[in-house]
Amino acid sequence: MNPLLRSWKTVRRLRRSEQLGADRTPPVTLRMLADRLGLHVSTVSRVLHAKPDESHRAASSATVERIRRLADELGYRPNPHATSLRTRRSNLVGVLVPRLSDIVLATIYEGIEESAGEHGLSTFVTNTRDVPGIQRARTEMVLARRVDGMIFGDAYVDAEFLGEVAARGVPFVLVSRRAGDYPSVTCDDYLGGRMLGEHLLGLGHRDVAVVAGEPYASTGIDRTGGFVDAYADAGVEIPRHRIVHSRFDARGGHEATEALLAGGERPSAIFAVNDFAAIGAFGAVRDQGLRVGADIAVAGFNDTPLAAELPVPLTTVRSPMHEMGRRGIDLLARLLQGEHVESERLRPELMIRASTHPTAS
Amino acid sequence: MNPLLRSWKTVRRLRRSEQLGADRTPPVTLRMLADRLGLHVSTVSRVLHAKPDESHRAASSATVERIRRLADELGYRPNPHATSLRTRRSNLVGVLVPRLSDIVLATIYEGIEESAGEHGLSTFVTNTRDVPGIQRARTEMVLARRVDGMIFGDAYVDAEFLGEVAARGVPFVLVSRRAGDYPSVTCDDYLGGRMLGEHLLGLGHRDVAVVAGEPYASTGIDRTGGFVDAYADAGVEIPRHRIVHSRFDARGGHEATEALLAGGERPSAIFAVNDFAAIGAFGAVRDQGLRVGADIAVAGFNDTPLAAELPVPLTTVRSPMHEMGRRGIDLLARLLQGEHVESERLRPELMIRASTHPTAS
DNA sequence: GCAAATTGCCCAAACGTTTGGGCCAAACGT
DNA sequence: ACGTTTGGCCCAAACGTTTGGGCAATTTGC
Repeated sequence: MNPLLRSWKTVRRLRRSEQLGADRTPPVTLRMLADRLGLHVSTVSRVLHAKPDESHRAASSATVERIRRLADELGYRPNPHATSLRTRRSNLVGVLVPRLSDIVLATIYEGIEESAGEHGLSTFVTNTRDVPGIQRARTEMVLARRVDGMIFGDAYVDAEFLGEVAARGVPFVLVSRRAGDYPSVTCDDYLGGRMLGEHLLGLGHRDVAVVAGEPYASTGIDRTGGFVDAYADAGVEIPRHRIVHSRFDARGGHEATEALLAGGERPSAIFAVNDFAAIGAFGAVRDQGLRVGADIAVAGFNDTPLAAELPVPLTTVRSPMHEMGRRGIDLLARLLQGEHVESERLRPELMIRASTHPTAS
Repeated sequence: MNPLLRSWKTVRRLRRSEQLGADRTPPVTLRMLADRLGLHVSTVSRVLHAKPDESHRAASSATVERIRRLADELGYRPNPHATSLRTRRSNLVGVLVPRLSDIVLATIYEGIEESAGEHGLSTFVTNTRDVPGIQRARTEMVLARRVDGMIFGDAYVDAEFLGEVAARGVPFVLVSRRAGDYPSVTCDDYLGGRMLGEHLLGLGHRDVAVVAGEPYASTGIDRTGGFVDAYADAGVEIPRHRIVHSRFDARGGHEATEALLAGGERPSAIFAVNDFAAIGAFGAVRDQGLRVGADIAVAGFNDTPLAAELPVPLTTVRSPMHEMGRRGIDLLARLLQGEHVESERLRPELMIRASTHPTAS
């Protein structure tokens, strides 16, 4: 570039930044580095960008050194908007969850964020409250932000909406819930349900009920399925009216349990497909004047940190929530590299406590 | 522009997008619209951008109509990276919280996200686990993403780090916790503590203890302060050893309560500065073979959804978490407009339940 | 009927990167 | 001594917007 022109441009830029007001330090750009070093901006870019194969071809090692030193002396941070604009890659991923105030999803998100950081990705996370209209709207919103890919923690098992997203060529993975044949990272919910079923069978419970969660979520479906199958294998058929759907929160578990306890003869054990619903079940049991553990067994799923602290500690199935989040990003990262990925199903662990087993811890 | 040149460019662009692979539909740009309509890109930009004052000067109403129609027929979405690059405004805000798996912060974040959407802002949220080093690192990270402003939900009361951030000219507001004179949206924690103190005094409790939370968080400090002052006003001095710091989770509340119960004569009531710590206190009380409510009163703070569902419903102070998040963004938005803003202190509400008052619901 | 104002649009530069392709000089091969 | 490689750097276009200025044609004012 014509050196005269260059210095004129520099003058203009300085004047401009003065007008902006004093306190907000203007971010340092490649051009500033290049100007101060008497180099071309492309040289600086190459040196600061590609480590092994490019940088030594781009400049002499002395120059490389000069550039590096100035860059971190001035605290150079590439402008991600410029980079994204140029490369058509934003290193952003959108994450949809039903609600972050559900500790399960929040913990999964912690795993997502942790792993995303390691992959150089940033995440937009938003709540959809499991409402399809909101899922659509929020998906549009994050796609408008030009994310590279998405993670859905709120998949409907019918996968209708996901089909549309896939048709648009957006890379995504599912966490927590599975749907269709899309790549997902889930807990082995079916196995977890089975384990709990076998546990209750072993304790002699024959008349049991299930607070089954929302009918559109694979988590509730699979946990219930495993539980029911465990009983079927033992020759016990759980009647239809012993299985009631519910919201996934405490209130929902409370209501569902109320319904279950309303009938004439009550079950001797209740399996709620997540811990919050189980806590709601505690409330309903209490309202009936019954005692959890002594009069009726209650079990949950997920082993959230509260489970062990409850006045009657809760028997539950530990699901690797944090790990699910981490693997979710790992899968997505590989997807973004163009690799083909397989779904993963993580192993649950049965935690036996006093809510089903009076002599347990 | 020379029409010949323009069409040649179009050809190049088409060829290029073919190479990308079939499925990923190339996003529609201003130029595509302009080319198809035989207009200049700047005209299209103006029409699609400024509503009342500009658009009618920018084009005839017929043209405006044509542009609008094609834009949403093709589903035009402005590329935010290009826009941010040009305008130096990203409409992004960074949110730091200790941990989203804490339902209090998660709920605050729901408010933040909701209100952010209404303001046309998007949020990056990240967990810092209250570790200063991580706070710094994550702050750098979101600033590198060129956010317009920040919301801290993890402020240390000493405000040292916040001072550095402020010195760099970054606009921010605090939620949940206050610090220094920086604009914040908090619950009136002091008042909440007072209300609880007066409640327990009214029930005749003279020998009380406090599970006070982390010493660096204004929430715990102010709640404890209000509580202690209520007792002081009644002529009761709470001895130093009755006040123990703790983590904010169930485990932390458990450990702190164990310590409190270890001594010779035990208090007749325990105030834990948040619900999770209170649940942990439940666990510790249970481990001592005591019954919450009957043998010892326990109160919490925040009124999380579980409080009412516990086997012994928890007396607590309702704090407007969702609203705090909303107001936080509102404040930040005004700050970004250059307005001057004042901190807000939201009103708490006492929820009396059986954990302190055996005959309550 | 002429100057002035308005309407309706176009031009071009800029935001900060990345990247394919140059170009000049020095080192190398024979 | 003379072509060829390589080292070290620069050039310029492009990504998709926004925005201060134009400029021609039409309308308005008098």
